[in-house]
Amino acid sequence: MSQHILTAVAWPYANGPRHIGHVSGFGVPSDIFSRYQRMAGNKVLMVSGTDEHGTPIQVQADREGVTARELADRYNRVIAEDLTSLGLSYDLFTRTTTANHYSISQEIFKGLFANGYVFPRTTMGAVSPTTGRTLPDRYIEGTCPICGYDGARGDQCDNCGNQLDPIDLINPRSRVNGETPKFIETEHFMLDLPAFTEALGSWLQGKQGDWRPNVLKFSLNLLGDMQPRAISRDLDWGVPIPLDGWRDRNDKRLYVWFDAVIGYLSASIEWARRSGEPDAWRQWWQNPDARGYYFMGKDNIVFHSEIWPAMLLGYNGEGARGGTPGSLGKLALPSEVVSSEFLTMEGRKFSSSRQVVIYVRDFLARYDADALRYYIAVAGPENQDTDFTWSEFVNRNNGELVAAWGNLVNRSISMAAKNFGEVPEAGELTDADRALLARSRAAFAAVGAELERSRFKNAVTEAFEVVREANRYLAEQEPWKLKDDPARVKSILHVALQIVDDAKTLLTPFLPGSSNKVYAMLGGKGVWSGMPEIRDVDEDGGKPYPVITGEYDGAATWQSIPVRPGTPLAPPTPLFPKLDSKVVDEELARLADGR
RNA sequence: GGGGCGGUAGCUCAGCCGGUCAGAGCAGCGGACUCAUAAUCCGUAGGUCGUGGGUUCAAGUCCCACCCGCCCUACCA
Repeated sequence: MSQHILTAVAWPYANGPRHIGHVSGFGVPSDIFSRYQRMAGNKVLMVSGTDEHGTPIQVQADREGVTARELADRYNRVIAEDLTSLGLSYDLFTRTTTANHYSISQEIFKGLFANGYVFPRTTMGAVSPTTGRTLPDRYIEGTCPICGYDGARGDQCDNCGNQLDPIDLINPRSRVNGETPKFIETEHFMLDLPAFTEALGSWLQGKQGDWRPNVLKFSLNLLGDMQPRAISRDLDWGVPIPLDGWRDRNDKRLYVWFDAVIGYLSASIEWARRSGEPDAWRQWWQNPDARGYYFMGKDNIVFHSEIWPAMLLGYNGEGARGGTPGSLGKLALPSEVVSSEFLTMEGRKFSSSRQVVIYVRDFLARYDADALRYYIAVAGPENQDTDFTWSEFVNRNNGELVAAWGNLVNRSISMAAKNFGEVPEAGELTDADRALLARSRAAFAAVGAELERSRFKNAVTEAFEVVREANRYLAEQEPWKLKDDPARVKSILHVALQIVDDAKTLLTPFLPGSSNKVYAMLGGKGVWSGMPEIRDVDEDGGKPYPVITGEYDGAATWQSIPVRPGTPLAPPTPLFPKLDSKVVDEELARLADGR
């Protein structure tokens, strides 16, 4: 039975290139999941984009003497290239600065407003006296009123650890330009989160036993103290507020987090329009059988398990104040929130500013995308923070990808090509033959079950067991010693090639690039598992921008496909390059240099 | 300060509701083999499961306290 699966992937903030910690949290896991779901016959819509509004981008743009839009343009393209080169199979990776996104964000705001879940409130806030823009707490520093430390941030003192209110700082100053912030009364719109406490509570209770327990526990706990949350800022970079008297104001915009989470919906709608069926998105958002899986790092849980669901409930008219659905109709809440822990780097936190960082593009300039994907799948931060080390990377690559899987492909195809030049016919099968074939077929259900639960580590380990079994099988059968029994050699190699073919299918979600190679080596025609590409598109004659998209309806399906005897085989070339152990030292030196 | 998560063999990590859970993969040691990118296969692991208490017939597995690390704490996104 084919199901509609929405894979909603966290939106990277467009203030720099992505590092491998970012893609280990939201990128690779969401792609493994989506590729599997497509192979299993489901209709996947995988969407994301760059998140481009907000103060940090404005500040960085000012610093560089460019406009916020120019900075966002630059990093939107850089990030799209990072994600494409990793083979992440987005149906649409767009951005938050499109006219479509503006209009959908405004529609959600209006729906919430009409149902009474958004209200204005005058608050005290810091702004820059020269620009009039909101100055977020952490852009303010001064002397801590508690311990007297001079470098305290507006939200917290790094010295004594106390939480602060910026208005209490002694000699407050802006970290952007050193000026003294002005504390003014300013009117903002608030999202009435307390009105959703009950609705969110019963929704979350229904996820018991389904979600990862840490996400659920964390989310339920937050319900105890829901407060209204501001959804607008004093800023000119963002989505205008769609109400009379506000629409044309140049100093008020929707707060970036509010428009960013709406991206999942607006990107789905943009995808549908580009696909020529403008209403197609409704299959993923309004069909009761559809499921929505959201992928993110642990720092983003609250937005996906609390705030975005609250926004959807409010738009649907399902909070404490009731109401009616907005013009788009009722929208579905997340089915599952899949969050990752953090990847650290040689024992330290990733930090671009402190040069503790490995950028995706630098990594992929020197190593295979599948090597990184494999590392993240097998040793990534799925259940707890995990540490990336170069020596572990080299070990995994050489010991598992090259020595176990690459070698199995190589030895099997090599023997068959050398002796027969084609996939040989199997004769009568022995118990050992049948046992291995059965083991491999059974793996589809086992690995699939793990993937459906987003247990990627278990899944890839299970798939690799088949590879190890096959190497064991060849060692036991010793076809190279059976020169006087060609019929038996044919059977053994037939079985071995069948397992190679099965394993390439099982590994496709994790290692799509190399599985495509194995598919071709075994005589497969056309595309096995599609890869993403960047296309420049425009919107109503507007400025072109890059999106990631692709055709992913390849031949790949989640089942054992019999190899065809007689298929010509050429001597194989190695699937993965073996890495010299010197790269560990080279990379560590690079880190020390800050290169 | 409050909340959440984690601290398991040299390394990176699995261990859901308590009772073959003390594990896997690397690395190490010994052996076999040669089809294959010196790859593969077999054998070999005595780690007080962060510390100290408690519950239980039985606790990495539940409870409490403490130590360490990470995340959130709603004006970073």
